[in-house]
Amino acid sequence: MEFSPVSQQDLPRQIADQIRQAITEGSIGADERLPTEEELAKRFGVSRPTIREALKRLAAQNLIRSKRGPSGGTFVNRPDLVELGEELASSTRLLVGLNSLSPEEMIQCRLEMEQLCAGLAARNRAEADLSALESALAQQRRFIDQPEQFCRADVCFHRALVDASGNALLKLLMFAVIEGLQPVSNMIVFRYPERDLIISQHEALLSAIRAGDETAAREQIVRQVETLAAQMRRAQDESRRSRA
Amino acid sequence: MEFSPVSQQDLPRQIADQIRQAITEGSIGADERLPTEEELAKRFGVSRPTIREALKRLAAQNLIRSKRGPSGGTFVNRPDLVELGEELASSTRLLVGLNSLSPEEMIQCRLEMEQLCAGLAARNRAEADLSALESALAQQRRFIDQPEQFCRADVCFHRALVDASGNALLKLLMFAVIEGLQPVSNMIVFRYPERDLIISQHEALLSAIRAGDETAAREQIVRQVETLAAQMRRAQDESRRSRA
DNA sequence: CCCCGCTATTTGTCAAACAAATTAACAATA
DNA sequence: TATTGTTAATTTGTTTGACAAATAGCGGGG
Repeated sequence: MEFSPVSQQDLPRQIADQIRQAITEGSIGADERLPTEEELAKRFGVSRPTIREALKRLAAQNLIRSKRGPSGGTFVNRPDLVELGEELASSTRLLVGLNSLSPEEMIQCRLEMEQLCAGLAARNRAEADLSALESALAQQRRFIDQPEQFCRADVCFHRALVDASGNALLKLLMFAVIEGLQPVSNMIVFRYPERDLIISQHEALLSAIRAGDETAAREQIVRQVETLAAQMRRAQDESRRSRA
Repeated sequence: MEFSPVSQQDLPRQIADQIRQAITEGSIGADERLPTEEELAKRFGVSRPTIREALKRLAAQNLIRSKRGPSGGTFVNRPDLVELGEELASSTRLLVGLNSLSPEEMIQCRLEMEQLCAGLAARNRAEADLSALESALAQQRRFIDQPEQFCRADVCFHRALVDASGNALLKLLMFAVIEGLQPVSNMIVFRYPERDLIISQHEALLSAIRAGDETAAREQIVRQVETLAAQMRRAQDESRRSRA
């Protein structure tokens, strides 16, 4: 493992970029240990706090983790799709919070992508997928009067749908669409009592998927997302009215 | 801006999480200045290097930037969709590099999502979108004998298609699918000389979008992605054969 | 008005020291 | 022999203090 001397500008960033490059290239594999902080400081010709700042950059990107003790050190993280997905969901919420992304765009994207997932799920689903969907639906029925738990089960249902698509990259990207939209859908579930409608829509979707009926599955998604969009518009109108 | 005292475990991470939360909630707006490192150290009851380590975490996520001098300090970054997208593409390539994601899954995802984008582009495109597509296509024609530039123009064409969909979240997510697949598609462009086929496929797609013909646009995507998939299988077979 | 030098401010980096967590090795005991 | 307890060594985690680098603003001179 060879690192080149670094120039005088933003040392931690440059060091982090070099280490990141080595990881991305596979020069250091997942779960492998990097040299000690002291050794890295020697190799890069900088101080140990500078190395630590660089390592914090990498830690923030979940590329490494650290541990104390004689068998401790800094280790390369095995990339975790769920972690990356949660980061993506968080970034999406940030974009919404800072008005770089509108709720309408998110809904449109959800309408399109969830149809896609439903179609793939109807085509590809296994028995375990159906069980997961049923289980999430049962939780929704159970918690119909407890909004917080209902929301959680709702996300589980949609997550199970995405998992049933059988495509790992879609699983990742749908974090933006499902978990990223969670604050909005939570707000709606707390505000409006039509949870039985949500449940019956999910039941119809589950039936279509069980039957392998791609067209019906897609149609059910259109219905659900249109319901969600209508509720969201209603909430926005009410907010505007209470502010005028 | 209130921060609570932090417990004794992984201080920089906890501090970074609190600041990130304040940013996501909008308590600190884009381009606003955070307190000085010295002031933050006082408020959190920790040392300045610990604050610096926390800030490096936030910098790694492009949430903040720093500047020296009397009007310097730490500023909240305006979230940039392209930066987030490039990060997503990079994470996707890492997943592929470490075999957590297969090229086949990426191709499947591309087939589905690019059809979606083509459909939306046919419906939503503006004159500027058509110009961008034409321009990218002209670059591809120009560089048909220069693989590197051809690849760059190819990505520009696909990027223009995604932009023509008019949905910001899709723009973000498609970084995983277009730019994330770039090493693979570059390899194919370098290896196989059927660049004129790619160009004619892009021409047919552009015509369909100009005509607002959603069905034809989707069909063109199916053709293109199937060509890409076939070339990829060919490359894998050749690799396997040269290893046996 | 423009240019230059100086000062103050803030981040960037380094050095040194000590604390905290952890593992491995060794000793004692049953 | 197996188990438990203790100690030393190792690595990361945090603090203190000092100085360097970059920068903006202000004042003075041409």
